[in-house]
Amino acid sequence: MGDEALSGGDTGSPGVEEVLGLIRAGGGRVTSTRRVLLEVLLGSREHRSAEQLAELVQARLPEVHLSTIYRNLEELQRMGVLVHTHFGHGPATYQPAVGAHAHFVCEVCSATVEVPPDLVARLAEGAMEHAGFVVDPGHFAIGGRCARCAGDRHRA
Amino acid sequence: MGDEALSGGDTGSPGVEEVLGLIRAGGGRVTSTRRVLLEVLLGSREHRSAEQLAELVQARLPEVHLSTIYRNLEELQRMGVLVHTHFGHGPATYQPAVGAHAHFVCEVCSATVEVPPDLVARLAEGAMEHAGFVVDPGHFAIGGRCARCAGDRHRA
DNA sequence: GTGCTTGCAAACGTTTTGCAGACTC
DNA sequence: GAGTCTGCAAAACGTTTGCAAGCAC
Repeated sequence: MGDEALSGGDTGSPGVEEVLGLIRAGGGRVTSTRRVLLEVLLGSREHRSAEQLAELVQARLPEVHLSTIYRNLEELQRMGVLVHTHFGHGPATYQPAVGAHAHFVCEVCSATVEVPPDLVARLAEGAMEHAGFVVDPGHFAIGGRCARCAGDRHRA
Repeated sequence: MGDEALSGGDTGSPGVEEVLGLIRAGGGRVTSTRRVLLEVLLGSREHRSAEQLAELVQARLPEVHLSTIYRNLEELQRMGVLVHTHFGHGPATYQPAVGAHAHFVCEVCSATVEVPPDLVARLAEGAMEHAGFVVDPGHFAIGGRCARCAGDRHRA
C-alpha cells in the first residue's frame, strides 16, 4: 500500500473517510466491514482486543467473522493507522496510532494507567544514550501494581 | 552435576539445594525433574522459554513432559524463585527472580538489551509520583528498534 | 469481468487441565 | 500408606491460513 501521510490537514486522528480513501488509493476495496471497524476503532482512544472489536462491529453487521477483523487489523497496522500492544497475558489490544501512549498495567487487578509523556521521553532518551535503542512508545505495557493493589499487601 | 557452590544465599541467587529444601519444608516432594530443572534454571542468568527449558531437562531426563515443566515453573513462581517475562509475540521466558532485569527487545531482529538499572529506577520513581504505581522491574519488555535496525530506515 | 475480501473451517503455537499410575516421604 | 507428582491426552486460548463464494470497482 501507499506510504503517504495520513493527515488531511487537521491535527487530530485521521477520519474514517480519509483512511478509506487511502485504502482505495492503494487498490483496496471499501467494504462495510471496513467502514464500521474504522468507525468503532477511531471513535475512541480506548485500546480493545480483536474480540471486543468484533463484538462491536457485529452489533451492526452480525455476519462479520473474527478472522476478517484480524485481517483488517493487520492491514491497518501495515498502513500505520493502528498499533497494537501486549498486556502481559491475554489478547493483544489495538488503538489508533495517533495519540498512542504507553501504559502501566496492574498485575493484580488489570487496571491500566497511561504513562505520562515526559516519563516516556526520559526513558526513550536514556535508552538512546545507553544503547542507541529507539523506544517504541506505543507498543509496550509496563507491569506492576496500581496504587490500590500495592496498598493491600497480603490480604490473607 | 552442579559445579557451583551456592551457600547461605542472602546476597546471591539461591542454590538448588536451598530451593529444594524450601519445597520439602512446604510439604512438597523432591523429584529428579525438579532438581534438574532448578540446576538448568539457576545455572544461568539467561531467560528461556518453557520449551527450551524442557529440552535442556530432557537432555538428562528424556521422559520429562512439557506439562510437567509448566507445572513446576508455575510453582517456582509462586515461591518467588522465578519470574517470567513476555516478549511481545512468542512464548514467555523465565529467569531467576534474583537479578532479574527489564529488557529492551528489538521488534525487527528480536535482539535484547538489558535496561540499565538507573533508567528503571527513574521510571519507577516517576510512576510512583505520578500515579502511585509500583513498577515491577522484572516483568516487562520494552519494544523498539536496536541501534543496528534503527539505522536501516526503510530499505525499500 | 477482474481480483480483492469475506465467511467458514481447520490448523497453529502456547499454555492449562483431567486423569490414572508412579513416586517421595 | 498417604498424599504429592508425573506422563499422557485433550482441551483452551488467541491467532493465522486455505479455500471457494461474494462483492467493489
